[in-house]
Amino acid sequence: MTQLKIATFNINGIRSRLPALLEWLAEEQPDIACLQELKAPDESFPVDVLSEAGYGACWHGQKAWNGVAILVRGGQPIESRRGLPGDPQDTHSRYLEAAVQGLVIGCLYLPNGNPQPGPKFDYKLAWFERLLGHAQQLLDSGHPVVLAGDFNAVPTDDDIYNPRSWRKDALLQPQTRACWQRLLAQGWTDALRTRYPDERVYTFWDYFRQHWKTNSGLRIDHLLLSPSLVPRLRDAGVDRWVRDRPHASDHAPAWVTLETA
DNA sequence: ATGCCTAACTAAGTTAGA
Repeated sequence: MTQLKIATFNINGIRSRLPALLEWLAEEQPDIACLQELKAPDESFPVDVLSEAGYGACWHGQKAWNGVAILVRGGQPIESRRGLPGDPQDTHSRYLEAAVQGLVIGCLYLPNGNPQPGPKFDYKLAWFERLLGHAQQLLDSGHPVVLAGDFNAVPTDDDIYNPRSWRKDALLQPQTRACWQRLLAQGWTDALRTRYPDERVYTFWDYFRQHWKTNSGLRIDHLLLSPSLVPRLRDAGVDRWVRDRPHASDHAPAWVTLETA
């Protein structure tokens, strides 16, 4: 049975993490990889190196911060959208969408929102509202869609090692979680939680206080499936070994495998 | 209440991440 492996990975700097990215691509061979936090302008995107590694790409970078990309193994993503609708003033590179092998892939990097309350948290919630609007449009289109990325949202207290010291963090706020729940209520399926209904699953461990060594993680990188894809979900997981490498990103790749139609 | 650690930008100190 042929399967498609779709991954999302906040690489935290594509230039400083390029060896790690190439190692992961070679080892896990995702068919589609959504990347966040490129932290590089468009002209610095390593398109040639990735091509040599067998991946076609589309990307939307910016200087120093943010930046998203979609990689396709042995193919080329057909870019269908860059940036969410609803705010022409928004200059952050946080959303990229492409058609790949009959799927629509939305790659997103939702604002962190700290400190809260404040303008950054307001921006996070406004961005989430725009995502909700666009996500509904995608569902209405009837296409099979995967929304993958760093949502900067810890859905429940079961998605964090210990919520106590994070209570005031933007990632755990009731408003953030309410937006997440509204997304699920539209009809999206949280693939990782569906695959592991009762287990602790983390995708991020910060650099502080030996949080990786002690497995003090958060689940904030998510893959959402539109309804028609749910019966095709075969497996999901986190490539934790990537987080254990020297000079690793603070995130590990999360992935799903889908049965091909 | 804040720093812890790490990278980008830029040139030693700030900003941002989550």
